[in-house]
Amino acid sequence: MKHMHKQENLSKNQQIVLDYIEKVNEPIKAYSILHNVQKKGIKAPLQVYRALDKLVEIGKIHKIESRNAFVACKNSSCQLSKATAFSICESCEEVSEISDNKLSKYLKSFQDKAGMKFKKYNLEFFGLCKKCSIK
Amino acid sequence: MKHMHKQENLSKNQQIVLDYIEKVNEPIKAYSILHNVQKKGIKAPLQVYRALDKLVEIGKIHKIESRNAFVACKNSSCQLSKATAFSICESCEEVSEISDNKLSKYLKSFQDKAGMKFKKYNLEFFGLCKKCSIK
DNA sequence: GTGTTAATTGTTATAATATAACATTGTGTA
DNA sequence: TACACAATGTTATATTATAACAATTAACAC
Ligand SMILES: [Zn+2]
Ligand SMILES: [Zn+2]
Ligand SMILES: [Zn+2]
Ligand SMILES: [Zn+2]
Repeated sequence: MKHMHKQENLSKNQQIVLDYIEKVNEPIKAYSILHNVQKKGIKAPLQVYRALDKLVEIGKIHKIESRNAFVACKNSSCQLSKATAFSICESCEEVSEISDNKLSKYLKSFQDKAGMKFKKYNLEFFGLCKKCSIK
Repeated sequence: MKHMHKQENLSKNQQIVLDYIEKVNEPIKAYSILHNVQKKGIKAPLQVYRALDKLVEIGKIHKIESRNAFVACKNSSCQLSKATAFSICESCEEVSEISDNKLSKYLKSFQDKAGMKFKKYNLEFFGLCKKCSIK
């Protein structure tokens, strides 16, 4: 067990940012996070972006690429798999993480024609949520 | 033929931007497009972004969300379907559009548990292309 | 303890991406 | 002609993200 420099626990800033993202429980943007954690001592965008990078890397949060927003993971397996899927309502912007074994199994085993080796994927579905469909 | 305000042809700026994107034949960023079409008379970012919006809307190009880049469509059916999938090499950044009937059929018919009505999706796979795997 | 390494933080400045607002011009059709 | 709508031109600004560098902290080996 030599040079095992892999941290078990989150650092101070990482924990502050994660706590806030988990509290709001919906996709949130980096600068909005910044404004809301300034009372905790985080002053600069880079402090937020660095925490976000780490949290994404370890699977605690995900980036909704089409929205430039970040959301807490609801799916324990993401910390390992890096396989993410979301449904996004184009009307109310509600986002939910899809957890579907069949879907993830299918996509993890997908082979493209060019013989590429996939390590991860991100899938975003767009449409209307139930509430917005009725209106 | 009444009130048929749906244009058949691209406008001048839209055509300039599309021509350039098709010529480079790889994902390219908005400001890079701007620099390269200034000789054609396009001077401001907004002129590029407006053309890009339209071209994405009609399926002539796609946005690679994780890269903030735009690429010409290689798949005639995208003008209708809005169902896109890409493979992205994390080493050389090569991007190719996946055209796989089984995959698109599977995803188009996917139903999430919340009963959302999907109109489109975007899927991005990440990994190493054949060339970069060898190295 | 000391020394070593990597991770994290703090800070200022700047780069890169994208949109707001408003006036004007072009295009198809009644 | 007049109308509706799409597209353009222009300036300014908003939003998202990173570069560069110095300082501090945490984990481990010896
Ligand atoms: Zn997750
Ligand atoms: Zn909705
Ligand atoms: Zn396409
Ligand atoms: Zn490659």
